[in-house]
Amino acid sequence: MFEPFTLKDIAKALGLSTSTVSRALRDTHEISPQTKKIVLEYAQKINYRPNPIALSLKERRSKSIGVSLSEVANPYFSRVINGIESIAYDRGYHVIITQTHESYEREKINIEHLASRSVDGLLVSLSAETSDTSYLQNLHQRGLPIVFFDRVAKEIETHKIIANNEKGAFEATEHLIQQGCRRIAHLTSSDHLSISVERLNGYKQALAKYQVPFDETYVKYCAHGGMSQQETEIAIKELMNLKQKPDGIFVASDRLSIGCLVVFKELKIKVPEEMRITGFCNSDVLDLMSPTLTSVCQPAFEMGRLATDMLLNLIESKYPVHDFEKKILDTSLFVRNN
Amino acid sequence: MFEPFTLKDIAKALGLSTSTVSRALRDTHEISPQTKKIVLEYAQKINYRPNPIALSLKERRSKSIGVSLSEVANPYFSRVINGIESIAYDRGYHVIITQTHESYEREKINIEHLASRSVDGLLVSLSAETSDTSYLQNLHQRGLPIVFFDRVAKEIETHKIIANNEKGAFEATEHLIQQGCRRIAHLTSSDHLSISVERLNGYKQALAKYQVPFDETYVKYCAHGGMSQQETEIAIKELMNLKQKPDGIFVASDRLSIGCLVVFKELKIKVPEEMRITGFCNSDVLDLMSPTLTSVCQPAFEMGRLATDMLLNLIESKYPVHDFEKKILDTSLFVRNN
DNA sequence: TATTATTGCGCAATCGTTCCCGGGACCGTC
DNA sequence: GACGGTCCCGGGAACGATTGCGCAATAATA
Repeated sequence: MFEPFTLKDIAKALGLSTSTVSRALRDTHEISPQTKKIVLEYAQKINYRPNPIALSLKERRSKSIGVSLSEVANPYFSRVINGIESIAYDRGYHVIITQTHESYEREKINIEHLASRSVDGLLVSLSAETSDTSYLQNLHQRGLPIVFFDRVAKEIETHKIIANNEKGAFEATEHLIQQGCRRIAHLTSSDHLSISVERLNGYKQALAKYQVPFDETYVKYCAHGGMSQQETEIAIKELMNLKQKPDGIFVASDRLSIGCLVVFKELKIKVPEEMRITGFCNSDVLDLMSPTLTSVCQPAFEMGRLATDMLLNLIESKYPVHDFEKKILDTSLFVRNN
Repeated sequence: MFEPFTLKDIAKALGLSTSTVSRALRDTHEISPQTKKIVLEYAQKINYRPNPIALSLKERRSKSIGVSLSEVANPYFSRVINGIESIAYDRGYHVIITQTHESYEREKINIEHLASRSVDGLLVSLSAETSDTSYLQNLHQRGLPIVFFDRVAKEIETHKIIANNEKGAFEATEHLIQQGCRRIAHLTSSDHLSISVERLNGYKQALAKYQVPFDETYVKYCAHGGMSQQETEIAIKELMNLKQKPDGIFVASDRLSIGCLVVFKELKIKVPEEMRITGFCNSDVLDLMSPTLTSVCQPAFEMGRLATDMLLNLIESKYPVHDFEKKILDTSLFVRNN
């Protein structure tokens, strides 16, 4: 059906050998200018493109990188993707995106699929469900370059790039305190996610600074990162059934914030009058939401760019790299009218 | 660095030929059960995976499909992607997603890149800028299976799958009329986009039905589909500078609706008191927006599934297909409190 | 004129896999 | 004992591209 032209086609048409054609196209010095001209013009005419699959086989690399993240619909991740693409395309790499939808099973399948598809490297942000990363360690030990972003695996030694979640969480919590909240709950994702740990730390630190006692029952985890609204609903209702209801919530993610607002709307609890909320966000629609939320903004695009740059450097490095770095990008608190 | 095992490795280790190993793994009848057992066990042990690149070269197909759409951050498209993946993975295909960001140039580069990467087929929703589809026609004529979804090219004969934009637009406009609006503007994307034409038609039909005169100056096009907020702002301000200001706007897309709301917020024009808006939407955050918008919902996930199914059937068809269909999926009007 | 560089190009191997073909080993039959 | 037929298995070409090597023909030099 769809049969692109090959070197052989050109060679046959011009009465040359494939090697000559190949060399002519690559502009080697050992081909005469006339021959080059003839070949180039003909190749131009039929719009010849070298078969990248044959090239991959020969060069043993595919010039493509795999990305695993929870879901592209998340504005944070779609910005990261834009950052990734901006670098990858410039350096001649393809980007293959896979979504885990916060499922460990999907993540494993996707990533092993990517590896067997001979991607040259991997950009990974772990799913909320993932606690066992042995399959990733396996790939990594066998030499597949991997760079983690956002949600990293502490047990795997490679480049990592994260936002300053601690500082962000600290500021968000501090903001609630400064607004007068004293019973501040924390709604977050799965407890084994690196970002959850970091944000919890920031939250605790802010409480400590203002001598607000830390209360374990005020921290609610959503193992699926709010993928099911039910999960969020249960967590919020548990919080609201406490004797000492919280008067503020620091929510650790975009998706959870939205779910949260939906629940409060159902419960007819007014935000921010009866309940103050701050979150981590990246939505451009957030300004339009009612109520608007004060939130921590992450440099998503920049994270994508940096992670990709690091990965491609790993891939293209001539010698095995053992010196890995962990970059922490600053967040900024976006104070809105509550 | 990362060197997976090959048939040759197995063959050498077991003292067999590669052909025997290959056949044993594919369970051919002409290999003895013992040999098969030995080979299979060894392959299992070293976790052998056939090199998909070598396979692609041999089979001359990559078991992957390319997708071109404006941007994954758009909730409509991210739902479509989920639909696409749900089918593709089941049938053993990879999905490579590219974003045009509504740019013709990017679209052309991406798609030609995909084609040269030997994708087996293409799922395309045109960018807002695209008016010349000759490069697509080229690929299509050379036998590359293509299925259009959402924004289709009328000049290319292949499967197409769209939402019932006319009906949707009709209902959205009718809703405005029923709410009492009489000077209804229409804010839409690029004028050569199929969806724009279809939605404009629906808009006109609704006006006609209720004997509201159609006024050309009430229709504003945004060539970049609202990718730049400036574009939206200019359009809205032009509308608001008319002697007869509109009292309602039917907005043709998600992104434009959001941009629209931002502008009205700036202009301190109250929605829906001073200006009623209905839109096309797919955001799950839309329920939380203030004001909430009555909007037309498209079956995005289903469109992705259907389009992919059709594409894979094209790809796997033994004979050239000349009988193409155009599927139109129903939309539904989601009436919210305005 | 004879020998050596230089130029310009083709042959063939390679990447990992599949598959056509061919060829031994073994059995049964005449 | 010779021959035909299975049964198993290996050799080698092919997919499309790159590249080291070799080899003509020409040019330069002794």
